[in-house]
Amino acid sequence: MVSVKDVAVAAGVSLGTVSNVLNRPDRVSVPTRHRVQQAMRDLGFVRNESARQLRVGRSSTVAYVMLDVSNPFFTDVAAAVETAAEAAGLSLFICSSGQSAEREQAYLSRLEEQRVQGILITPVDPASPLLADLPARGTPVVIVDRTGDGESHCSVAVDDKLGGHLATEHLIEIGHRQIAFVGGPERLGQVRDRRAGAMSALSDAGLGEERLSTLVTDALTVAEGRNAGQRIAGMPRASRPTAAFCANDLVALGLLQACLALGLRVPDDLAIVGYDDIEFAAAAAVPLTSVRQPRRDLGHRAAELLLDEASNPAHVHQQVQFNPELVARASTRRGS
Amino acid sequence: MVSVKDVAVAAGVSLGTVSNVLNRPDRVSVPTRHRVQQAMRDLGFVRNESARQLRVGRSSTVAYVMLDVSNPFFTDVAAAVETAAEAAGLSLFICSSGQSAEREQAYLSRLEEQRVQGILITPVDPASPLLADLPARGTPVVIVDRTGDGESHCSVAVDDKLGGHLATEHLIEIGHRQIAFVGGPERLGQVRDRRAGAMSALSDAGLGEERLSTLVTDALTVAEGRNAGQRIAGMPRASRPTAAFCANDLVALGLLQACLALGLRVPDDLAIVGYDDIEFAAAAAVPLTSVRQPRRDLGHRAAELLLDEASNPAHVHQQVQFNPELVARASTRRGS
DNA sequence: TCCGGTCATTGAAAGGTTTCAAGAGTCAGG
DNA sequence: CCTGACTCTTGAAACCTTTCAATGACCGGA
Repeated sequence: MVSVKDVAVAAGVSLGTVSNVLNRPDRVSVPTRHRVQQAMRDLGFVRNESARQLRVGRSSTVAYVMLDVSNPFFTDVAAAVETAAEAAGLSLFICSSGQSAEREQAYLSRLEEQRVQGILITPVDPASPLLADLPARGTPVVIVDRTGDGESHCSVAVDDKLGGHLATEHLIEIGHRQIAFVGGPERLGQVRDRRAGAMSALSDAGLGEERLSTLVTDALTVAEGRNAGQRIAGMPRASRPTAAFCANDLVALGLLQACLALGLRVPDDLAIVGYDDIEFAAAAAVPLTSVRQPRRDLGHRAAELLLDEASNPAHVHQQVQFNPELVARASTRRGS
Repeated sequence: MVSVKDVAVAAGVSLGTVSNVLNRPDRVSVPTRHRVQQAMRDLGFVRNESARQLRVGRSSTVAYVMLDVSNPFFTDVAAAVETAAEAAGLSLFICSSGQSAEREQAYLSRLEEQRVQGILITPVDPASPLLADLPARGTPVVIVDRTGDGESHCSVAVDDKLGGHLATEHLIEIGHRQIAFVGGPERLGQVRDRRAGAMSALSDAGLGEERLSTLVTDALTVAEGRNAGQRIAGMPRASRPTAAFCANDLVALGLLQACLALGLRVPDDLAIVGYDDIEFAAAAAVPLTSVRQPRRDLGHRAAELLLDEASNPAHVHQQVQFNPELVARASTRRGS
């Protein structure tokens, strides 16, 4: 493994000069610089980032720990973060916790040990003690798609209660009185808040809580959505809900698919509303009504806050909240 | 920032003992161990991974540089890699080149400087010189979803020519004689090979090359698929192809969506075949016929090869190739 | 009492880079 | 010919961890 020392010997200069070529090329005379650069090429020199980092104390990397790589919503957020990070000259490493708290924990430890400039995270468990400790020990953390406690982090979120409200209000407006909320596990804040929003829409409309039944899923995936679809299709017509509000689009798409396969008409037998408005929602068998979140803004703003916290000593934590928006499509259109 | 030295002082032991607690706890007597661990907790000690790596020479990280985070095909591959990496006690960092050769280059350099254990990559440009140099300088590289030159890398791929062949053969069998290939840019090997497979299916069926027209897209995205759909819908009926074979499912879904919106019936006016069989293909407005790739096998096998190369001195490069499989659905079913 | 053997701990060296004060060399001005 | 200013280069220290040979303490056996 070739080091600066080898390059220095080959180029007939001191080790300090090689470092200067690397970091402050203007301070080195042109012929020397060329000689050193040639030596680097000849020897196949690769700077050792560990040693560099050890010396300067920080890396030029940020990380985004996301809940689920398979959810296009999060990858779109990641793409926006990537763009912002690149503009700031940083590399973005994406880690997927796959909704596992242990894996999330493991990644956070690794990232802290690596002294990354900062961590963006959509947490499995926002109350994790490690998450709260990180900033105190010098690693900025920004919570994405969840509202933090405000003590130790910035956060960028979308109002999930409002989203749930919008979705349910829409269903009530078009006449539904028996609505199923489909999503889980309960431990996810997204799930709790969206359901709470649904409840509030009911009470605002003067309807009782019993109008909303809940189908708990094990995860927010297409497969779990299909499962839920089978459960709904299996219900006797009288007690079956006439509309379903799903905690995200993956679940909604699975639900839609299962319902159609089992002979339920959408929206006539069952209206469906999803959440996130991922790209595939509009292209579904029955184009899906969904609650759109400004995902690029989310990623972009989160990256901005992180970079500010990492570089600005006067940084003050902020809780940014965007508003979601209902996009009505065929899956809730009567008589389509 | 607290270091082992601080911990040593606090616990009243030497620095070497602290290190032993960290790395070989069995060599330290129980009371000492507890004392040191308590000191670590009290002081909030976080091991400095840079220093560690500098000393031991290698990191415990692998990376997957993928073409496009927004394509569910790649994220499914990534999830499989993640699982394999975790089982081997390694962390996986995902990087997205976003189909940009410069960004890919930048990530590769960073990763090499970080001395990652190895790199999995679905390259924008498999002929990149950097890619060929990495293994010679000590960073194993496995090419995913592309066949490498065999000199310096392992590779795990799916036979794209066969895939293209299967798709087109299917279209020919059900009677299509004017077929459009939709995909691009040409520089992507996936696009070239799938198109070549389509060509070979034509000639095997005794049909001339002129039966396959090509609609070049700027990228393999839903938006580009929609674009292509508008172009096709705008053609006079006589010269319009009766079937489209798309280079991936994103393009196919966009194409499908645009066609339906513009009044073309699928499959009656236009049959569509996609590629990858992503989860959303089956849930589309017209369930999509697609060429399925064994994506979990792909990711899993790639990770295996990488780990072998990283740890086994007797490692010998392999080019693994899987076979794709046609999944016929409504988008090519006559008279559905 | 001395010896050989365990077991636990220590101290120093090494790893590759960056930084910075200091040194060497050059040149113009007096 | 000397001085001061300037440019370029140097050498050593520092960053934090791991490793390993060596030390010290202790115990049982002779």
